Amino acid sequence: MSLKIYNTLTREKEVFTPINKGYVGMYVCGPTVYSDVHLGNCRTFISFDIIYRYLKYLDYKVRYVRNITDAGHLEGDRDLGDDKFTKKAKLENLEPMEIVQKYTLGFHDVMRMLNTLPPSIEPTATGHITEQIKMTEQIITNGYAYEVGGTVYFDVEKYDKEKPYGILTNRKLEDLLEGTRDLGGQEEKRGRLDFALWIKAKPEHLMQWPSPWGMGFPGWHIECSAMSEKYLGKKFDLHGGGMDLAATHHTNEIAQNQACNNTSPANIWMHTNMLTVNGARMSKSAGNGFLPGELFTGNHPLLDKAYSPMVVKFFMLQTHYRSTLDFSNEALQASEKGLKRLWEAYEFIGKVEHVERVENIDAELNDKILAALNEFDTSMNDDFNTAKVLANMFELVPIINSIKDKLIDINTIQSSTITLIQQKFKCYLEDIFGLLPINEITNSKLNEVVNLLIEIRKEAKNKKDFATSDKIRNQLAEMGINLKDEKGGEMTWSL
RNA sequence: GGUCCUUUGGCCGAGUGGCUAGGCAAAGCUCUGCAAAAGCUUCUACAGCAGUUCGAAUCUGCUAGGGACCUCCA
Repeated sequence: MSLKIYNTLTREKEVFTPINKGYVGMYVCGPTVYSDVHLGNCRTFISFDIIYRYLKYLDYKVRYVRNITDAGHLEGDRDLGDDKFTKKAKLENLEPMEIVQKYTLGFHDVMRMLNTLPPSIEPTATGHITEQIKMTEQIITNGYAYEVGGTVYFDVEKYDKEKPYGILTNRKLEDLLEGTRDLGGQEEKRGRLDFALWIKAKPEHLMQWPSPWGMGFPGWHIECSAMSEKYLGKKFDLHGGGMDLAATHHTNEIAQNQACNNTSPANIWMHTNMLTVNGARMSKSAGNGFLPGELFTGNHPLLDKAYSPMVVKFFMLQTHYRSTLDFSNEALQASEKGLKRLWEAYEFIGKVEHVERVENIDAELNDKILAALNEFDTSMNDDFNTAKVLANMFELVPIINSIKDKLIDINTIQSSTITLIQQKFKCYLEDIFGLLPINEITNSKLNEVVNLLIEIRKEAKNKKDFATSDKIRNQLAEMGINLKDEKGGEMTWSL
């Protein structure tokens, strides 16, 4: 059973074979830190976090590189004026690096709340100006770029004569040329598809560096080419990012690497699909972006309530990463309830006591459980189908709950099967999906107090003093603590 | 205009040509002092039309919605 990954380049699922046995090099285009990341950005990083974790689960040694774009990202190829950081800085009277610092920290906070692992290397564009200049020089030397007045352009039409430029998104150059609008202010470019590798800076520009072409700053696409080569080599296994990056950013990356090194950088290109709101893509420019903070606090006009980071993550995991996912209050609510039920079953089965028996084993039930557990890996190996893994988990939830309610005798299930449920659930929920308990009770005093109240309530119930027992339960409920009478007289509670 | 993708039950969503995914909601029942959970049962959907096939949600064509990219964006 081997891992299959959908490759945008070939438009089909391919059996994954790493370049170096046992090792995986993975590059993911990270955030541009001039504003808060929204939930759509988070979706991509969550998807690749799970891919990273699963590759590690498969015992690969993974070097996961995800960049921080903190320089040179233009408003548009036509806009040769301020870069994004300078623009925002003037607006807020801050140093560009102050902006970068603020939003980088914010990004990391969000990633931590969503319990994603940090990448192996998180390089910044500003930290790799030299590498980008070197690469630009090499591309000029190889004849695929030209300088005009301090700005260096990539010659797309020349490149396309030798290698198909639109290979990633299956576009022909003629079609691209036809579709390109007539952009003003770029008469100096030779071809209308040419893009900047290096951009001349105006004197008042706050972010600029010396180069062979004068003071300037790097074009957007060159940073990923330079940094992926530096940390993963000229050829590596996986390159990922949002689907919106495929047609421009990744297409240009491939062209740059080909022009510089005569090789396409990655074997497999992976693209995560968009998070939508009312069917339209969530994006910074459209202004329909949800900020993670708004979701975690419920402070947003479209939200009825707050949702925990884990609910958001679970919500995303119920959809395949290559499908669009529509964001709505109702869908989040469904996820919240589903996750709660799943997690409670997980917590119960993790603690249940079981001993090895050989008699009275329900073979059919055992087989059913084992089949569902085996599906986990099969689903993940099929292009990381997290939704299917969760569906299989949910098939086991009624069985687990029936054991809890003594509707199923635990002794009819083999001890080894129970152990396997425990292992697989822990492995998938915590290690691969990176989910955490929603309500972690950290205050031990609170725990003691509630347990005391539970004792009093049990006594009251035994005396049929339902007035007292109901009072305890109702008053606690008002404080947000829910008591549950379990079968057999036990009581549990949750926040 | 060009290049693609997509359309699944009340809602969200997975689907390898044959075996009713799953979640949420709803209804009924069981359990229960009550409540909440939980369990069981019910709701058998694949935009439309035509075709290929013994057999199509799945493949092909056409039609109609929706969306993305082609311009900064995960």
